Amino acid sequence: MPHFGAISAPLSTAGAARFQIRLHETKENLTGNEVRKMFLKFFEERGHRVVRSSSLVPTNDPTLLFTNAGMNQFKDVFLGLEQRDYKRATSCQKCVRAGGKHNDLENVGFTNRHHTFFEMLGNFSFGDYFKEQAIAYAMELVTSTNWYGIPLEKLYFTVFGGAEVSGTQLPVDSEAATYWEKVGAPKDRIIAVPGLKENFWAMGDTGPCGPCSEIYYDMGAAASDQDHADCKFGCDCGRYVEIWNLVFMQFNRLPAVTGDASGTLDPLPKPSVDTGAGLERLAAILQGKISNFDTDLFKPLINKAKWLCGKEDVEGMDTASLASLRIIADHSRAATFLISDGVIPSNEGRGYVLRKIIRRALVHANDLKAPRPFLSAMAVAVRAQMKEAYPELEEHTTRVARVLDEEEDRFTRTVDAGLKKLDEEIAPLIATERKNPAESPVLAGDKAFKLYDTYGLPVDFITDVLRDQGLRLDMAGFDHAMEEQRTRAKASWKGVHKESANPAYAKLAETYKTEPDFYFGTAARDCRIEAIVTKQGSVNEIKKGTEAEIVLDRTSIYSESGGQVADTGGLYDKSESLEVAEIRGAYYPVTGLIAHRIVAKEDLHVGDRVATFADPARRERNMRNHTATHLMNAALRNILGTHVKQSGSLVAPDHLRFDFSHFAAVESSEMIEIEQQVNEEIRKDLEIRTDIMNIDDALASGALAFFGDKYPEANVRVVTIPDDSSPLGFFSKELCGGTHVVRTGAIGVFKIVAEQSTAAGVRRIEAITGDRALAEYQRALTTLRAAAGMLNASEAQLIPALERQIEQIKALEKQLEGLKRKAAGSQAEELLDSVREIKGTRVLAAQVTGASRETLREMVDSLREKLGSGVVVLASAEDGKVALIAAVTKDLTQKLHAGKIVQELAKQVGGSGGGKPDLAEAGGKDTSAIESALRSIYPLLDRLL
RNA sequence: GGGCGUGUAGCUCAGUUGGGAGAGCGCCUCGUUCGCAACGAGGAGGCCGCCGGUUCGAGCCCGGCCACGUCCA
Repeated sequence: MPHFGAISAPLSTAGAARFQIRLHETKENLTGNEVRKMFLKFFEERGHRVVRSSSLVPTNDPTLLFTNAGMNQFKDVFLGLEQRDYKRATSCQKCVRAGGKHNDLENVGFTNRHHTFFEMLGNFSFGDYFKEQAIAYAMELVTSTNWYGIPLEKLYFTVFGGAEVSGTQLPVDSEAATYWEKVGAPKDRIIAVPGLKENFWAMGDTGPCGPCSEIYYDMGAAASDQDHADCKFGCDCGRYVEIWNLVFMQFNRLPAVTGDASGTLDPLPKPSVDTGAGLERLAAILQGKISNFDTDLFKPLINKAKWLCGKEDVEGMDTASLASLRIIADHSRAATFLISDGVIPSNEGRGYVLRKIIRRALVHANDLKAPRPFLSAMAVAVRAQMKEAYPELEEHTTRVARVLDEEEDRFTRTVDAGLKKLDEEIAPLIATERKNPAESPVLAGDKAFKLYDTYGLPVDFITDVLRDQGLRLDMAGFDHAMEEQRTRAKASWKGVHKESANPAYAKLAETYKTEPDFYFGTAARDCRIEAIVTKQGSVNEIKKGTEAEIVLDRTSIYSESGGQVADTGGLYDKSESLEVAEIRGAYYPVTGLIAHRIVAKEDLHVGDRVATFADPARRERNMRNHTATHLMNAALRNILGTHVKQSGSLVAPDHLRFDFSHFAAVESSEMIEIEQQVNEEIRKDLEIRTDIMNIDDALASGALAFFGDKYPEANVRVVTIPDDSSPLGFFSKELCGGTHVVRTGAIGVFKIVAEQSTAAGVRRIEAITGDRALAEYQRALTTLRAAAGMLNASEAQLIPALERQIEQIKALEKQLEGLKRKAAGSQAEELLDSVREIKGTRVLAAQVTGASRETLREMVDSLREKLGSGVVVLASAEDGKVALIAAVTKDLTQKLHAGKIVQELAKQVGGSGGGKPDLAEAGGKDTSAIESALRSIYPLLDRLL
């Protein structure tokens, strides 16, 4: 990790002074909020729909960690998979780039323009206007004195300079160049950049792609990180800054056909436009600042951090502290927004990235001696700054503070434990340094890595402590250990392979689609067998007794989806009197196509007319549990908060399981409240409504979506449980393809049976309903009655009666222990009579009856004490085994070892043993040899003494 | 998904080739005090995470599982 040294160039004292220089005079000094508003207003006036920023957690895209561009939410529109009622849109999108492919985390704070959280302004054309119009808009907004009014002489324009794409040689985008010239760009300021890296954009290996065109701004020599006095455009020293990227989606790249090395490039019938301009950069330019951190978007945050840390003097601030302030400002924004969008710190995925951001901010807060709690105080400043544009921030105020404080506490605990370990690690190093002060000892890289890897101690803390102690860290060794960790993780990842659907289905899906009839009942008549698939692939017929999968044109068998398990049932002939196959389940091998897992009871052929019957009792149970799941989801959000988001679900006939994001265990009082609320809705016997609508309208109406699921673009199914007494007019509304009861009353009763954690920040609740819940109550009550009966108590008195019993048992146990001790004591007294002397040492060897190891130990203890000086050996038979114990008084342990003695004796009873010099135990199997073994102690000691 | 680490009294933790479950803080009772803090004396409180194996004997060794922490992906 590059440390503060890396920032010396851009943040030198001379550099700090330069921040005050105004780069140019604009018409007015626009605030960041005004820059954002003006952008949206410009495009709104030109027929664009102003679309709200989507969540930082991408909805339908599991490949993407966080939303990182304005076009993310329009991806399906560009792909033609989704229709909207507008063709022009504009947005200001919140974005995070940290972790994953675009990772700016390490750079933040040390440069002028890297952020983990930033806002991207953009305008979009979905098959409407194209290059000419997009370029004209961009030029007008940027240069017109009615708008941003940036002087033309500060700007450069790049266009795609040609390259080979999938085997096709694409020429220079002279079209774009012409349009720039037409709107006033000087010819010598239009630069063609060849290659795919800078000015060609693609959504993926296939799909839409096309050339880009970018606007650059010349910040002047003062902005050069390398103190260039007179470098030309194209220099990457920081002087020339990209402010707006226009993407022209012009082609559709098709998948490579087998045998052909590359896919082909087809022109899109309706070319589209996607643009992106970083708000922070625009604000910096319009406010005449070189660094984004000097704009009014960051200044209030930096000042707040400074104020919190009691560091008012800007002048005397060193470069490291400046960088820390910038990092804190940036990370506070990222953390506040991520938590508001439902991300919770954890040890994997998105949550882990958030944790890293928070902890990195805390490391720098620590450098500045920040007070605690720190980040929740910063979140207040973030909210004040951003709530106008993102009103949702205010909804989550208390939760954001709570999550941040909790994570801060957790981090403190981790660091404290880590520092303790570090002290243990460096103690010997300090000792050697004392002996030989000339050389400074080195902490081995692998040891430091272990502190970081296992105990989570940040490297900065390690280096700080070492520096204070005059020690060095073996950084190369540390990096090496880190590299090994990476390769291990990567190697294990390769083992995962995605099971792809039987290729037969992909082909079928082009021709057929299964009509889902399961919403209307459990029977579907006059269905046609469209395909039969076995392990060998698609076949025309199967014999009786064969296991196979079949595809029908319609079916009443619910197919596993959205957590609800599949129906089981039977496949009947046309007359519905003969069961021709058992249906064991059904699933979607590809979208829209249902495969039934069957075992044939008769011969089956493609084209046969059949009927499907689902098991009605099983279906009924599934429906109850599914509707109950919706009720519980709503109740969880009502009681725990709207941060509760479904992260998994199982709807089975015998129970339901629901995973959701929540930062703590659900308390029993909350659990009771949840049960009560759900059961109340059940008793209201509400009629459930299902509507088909497009996804936008559904989400706009407040329907919840499960992000792990993929929803169709247009006709989504919305399941509503209405409730007039609820402020929203409904109790629950969710996007859902499952089957539900007609009225909530059918659920009967809802009971939670388990609550646990599945991962950090994720809780799991299991519950039962209807007949299953009744059975559970009956079983529990039967047990309770039986228990009460055994104690001769009423059910209400069961607990106090049990408490009394336990108390009594304890008292008796204690009494018994006392008696045993007494008995052992008196037995010991008698044994004292059998003491013999061997060469002046007193020896006591005896067999004790009915003594456990515990009592043997106690006896041997008291005997040793009474003897004053000598050897005690006791033996006893217990459960057919021999227990031996030997004790030697302290004054004799130099000459005699109890362990050795007991070992000798144990051999004779078919066992072994050992122990400490003063006390040893052994065991054996031959109880008949106890006597002789005990007698052998005397000659043995005679030898040893 | 993979690696490393940790689960012992209410809390923080110690427990050394496998052989008597401990400390500090907290809690209760008594004493001292007008009372509190402090102090003194006594006491309660443990399936040593769970399951299996090795062993005469496992908190300790081996295997599996669970929970938590942490890093990598």
